[in-house]
Amino acid sequence: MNEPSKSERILDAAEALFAARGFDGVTLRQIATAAGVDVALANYHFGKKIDLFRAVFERRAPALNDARLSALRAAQTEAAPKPATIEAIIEAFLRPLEVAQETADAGWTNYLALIAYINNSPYWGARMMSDVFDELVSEFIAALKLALPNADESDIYWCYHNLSGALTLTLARTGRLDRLSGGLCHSDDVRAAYDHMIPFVAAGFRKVCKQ
Amino acid sequence: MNEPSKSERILDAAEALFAARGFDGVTLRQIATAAGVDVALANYHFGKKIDLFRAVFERRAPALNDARLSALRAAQTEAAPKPATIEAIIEAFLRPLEVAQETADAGWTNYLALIAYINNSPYWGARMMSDVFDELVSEFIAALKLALPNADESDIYWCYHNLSGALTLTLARTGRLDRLSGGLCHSDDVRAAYDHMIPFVAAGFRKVCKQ
DNA sequence: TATGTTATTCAACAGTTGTTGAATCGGCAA
DNA sequence: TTGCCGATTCAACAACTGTTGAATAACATA
Repeated sequence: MNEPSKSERILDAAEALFAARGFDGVTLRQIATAAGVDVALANYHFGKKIDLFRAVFERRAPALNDARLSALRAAQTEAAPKPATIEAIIEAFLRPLEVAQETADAGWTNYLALIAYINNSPYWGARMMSDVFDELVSEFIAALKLALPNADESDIYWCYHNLSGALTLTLARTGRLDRLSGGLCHSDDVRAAYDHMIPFVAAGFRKVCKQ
Repeated sequence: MNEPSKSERILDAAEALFAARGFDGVTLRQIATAAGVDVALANYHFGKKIDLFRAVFERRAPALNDARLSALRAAQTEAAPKPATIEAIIEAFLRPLEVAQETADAGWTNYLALIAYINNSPYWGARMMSDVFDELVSEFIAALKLALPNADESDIYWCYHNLSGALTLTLARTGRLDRLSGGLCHSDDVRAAYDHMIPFVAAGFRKVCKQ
């Protein structure tokens, strides 16, 4: 296992800190210190602070999109010639995230928490999310339309919105559920989170789309 | 309608700006300028910046908690001696928010977007949320346990977590759904958001809790 | 070896930040 | 009037911010 380069260490540190405190809650000096690097190096490699943020955001996006898309295609192939079921589609949408979070690489967990931060940010977060993820999401929406042939299109979008919200809060890992449940639930038990989310969301789709 | 005091104008401006850009994304000077007031006045009335943030957060919380709790009690009274249904409980949890957002007072919309920001913030946000809202949430959890007498307790908490996530993203009003759906859905159509969320969530509870 | 290129650090800049103490304003009581 | 007191502004502080240009190190190529 070779040592990560200084440029990678900057990305790793920025990933963790941005995820925990947001874009404005972190200084370049904090990032540089966490990475064991001079302040100016972040500028040298990535340009302005916002560009570093973007670099962090875009680093793992292709791998994530690939994993989710191939999971979707696999589900569709398996169900062919019928369309994939709602459960299978949602499973393909969510399980790759669980796999990433269960990796030894803690960076994935930080990265997904960062996505939660961005997805919930009204100012320019939503725009950034759309740029990077909407193409993939549209694939899943298309699959859902096939699984729910009689549904109103807008109903599907609203249901996806609920799914996206449940997922976002899970990725954020605020630990609030732990406190609320008195220790009954643990937000770092990602398996449990997805095992509950998938049937929950699937049932919601069926109910709202009346199928 | 009497003019708001300068102290209230500070709270209003802070509410709107914090909701849009988060705690660290806003400066006291931006708040003071938006309120038409000198910078030092915020310190005079509310102390440090974090105390101003807390004051904004706590200003509308009692009214909100009261509205939701009495909605819950009304649902329970109407259903007595049976327990209130899941739909009625979730309706009581969500509709007061819709009512607040449909008020002429745009402050309520900003406030609820701020709650979304806090609820999704891992650093100290989740703690603040628990301090102010967990007592109320526990009332709803207790009502859900009565409506789902055979459910595992942890299942109910996980389902509540999904509900909380869907709600949080709705309150954040990022407008991402608008773009994704190509204008088919509008995130400022709060009625539509709750009309879709309530049956979606209720079905999820029934499915996961097997009742 | 010398040379050029990239990576990294050093030092410093101009602007902004939250915060504070003194000064001023406004109304109200004696 | 006078004095008082809360509300508000003014002016300034020390610390920190992102960013940059020059200096240095590391390293491959010739």
